[in-house]
Amino acid sequence: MEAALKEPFNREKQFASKRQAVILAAGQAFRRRGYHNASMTEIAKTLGLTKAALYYYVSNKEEVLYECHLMAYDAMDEILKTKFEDVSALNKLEALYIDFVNMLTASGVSILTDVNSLGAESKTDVLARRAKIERKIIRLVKEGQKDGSIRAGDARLHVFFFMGALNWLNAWYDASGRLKGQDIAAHFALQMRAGIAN
Amino acid sequence: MEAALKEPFNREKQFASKRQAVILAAGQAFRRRGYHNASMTEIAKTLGLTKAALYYYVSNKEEVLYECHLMAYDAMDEILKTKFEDVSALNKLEALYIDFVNMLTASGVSILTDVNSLGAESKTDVLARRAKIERKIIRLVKEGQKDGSIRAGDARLHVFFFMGALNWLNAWYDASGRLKGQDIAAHFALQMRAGIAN
DNA sequence: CATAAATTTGACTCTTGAGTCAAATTTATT
DNA sequence: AATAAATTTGACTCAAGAGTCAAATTTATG
Repeated sequence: MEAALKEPFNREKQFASKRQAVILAAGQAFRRRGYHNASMTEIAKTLGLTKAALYYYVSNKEEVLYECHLMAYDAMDEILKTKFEDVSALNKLEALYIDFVNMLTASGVSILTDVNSLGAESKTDVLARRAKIERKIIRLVKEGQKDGSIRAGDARLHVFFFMGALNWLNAWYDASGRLKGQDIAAHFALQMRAGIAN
Repeated sequence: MEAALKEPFNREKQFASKRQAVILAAGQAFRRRGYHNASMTEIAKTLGLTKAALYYYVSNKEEVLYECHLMAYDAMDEILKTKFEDVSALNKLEALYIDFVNMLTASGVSILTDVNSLGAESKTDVLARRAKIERKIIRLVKEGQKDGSIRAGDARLHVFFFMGALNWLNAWYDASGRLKGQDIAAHFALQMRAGIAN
């Protein structure tokens, strides 16, 4: 009974986790070399597989890119769920920003910028996800402008500025470099905060 | 005599300026759609030409990408030549940053991120140019830390943060949008400054 | 206007990498 | 071990887009 229930469940689970591995590996490759420069064959080799095997887990390359985007936005959404009590919006924002940087430097997940290689529907989808996150952060900034913790000014520009720094992180961060993720997080959070604090 | 000297010169000049137009148009396309998504045919159409005609001006697509990168770094180098007198490093930096944003929003030149689509030599070249500029700015930040205008901390991280914001600008800035380049420049400069001011 | 140089084009070729598929291999189950 | 399901592979096909080239067209010049 136990086996009868567990086995099929594990099968799916294993399939899903292998699929995730494929997407993560692809994401790394896309980040490092760019979507079009990273071939499926190359990604497969990374995993000790053959291109054809990849297609057992995913149906096409674009789908992989799409999932990479979603993975990043899922992670960010997760972070944005954090509940705070009795803190200024600025402090909330700082805490979230630290989490963002830590996530990006530690998880292997990265924010990809190539959204134009997606088909029309996925692209719309991904842009909507991004916009939703941006809106949440903009709302938080506006809240901070009301509670007096954040300097006045176009909230969208405030956000574009420090989110840009975050996106650019992916371009230069090297996990094997001498800069530790947590140090970057602390530094970036401070600079972000100082940039908009009242 | 006048004609004999002027005409051949103008010929070259015309050729060169058409070539520049090709590179600028390509740069716009690369920025908006990505290097690999923007086809030479498409770029040609933008200019009212045929793909084959483009190859009268450039020898291959990669060369165009290379020139786009150089164009951006040339523009930045130009800005970095500015001489200042009796100002804190922080003030210098702010002035330069304003110029950077104005250049990026007004000139049609953009900082492209796809460096992996370049051949090995061009890539090295472009990275060297970028590094040189970064080093100059890092030096300026260190100077500011000495003259007391800029907060202590890893100068490289200071720079990566606000240069990231700059690079990301290319991704979202739309010349036809309601945000005017100069307003962005003023806002970004303020936020950059506040982020690192002592 | 005739001629030459500069510019542009249509109609190609060639390469690369995505995606397929039937067959082989591995893994689990009875 | 036999069988079935899951996984992987080698050897393909196919499309898209870069790059070529001889010929056509445009522009400038004596």
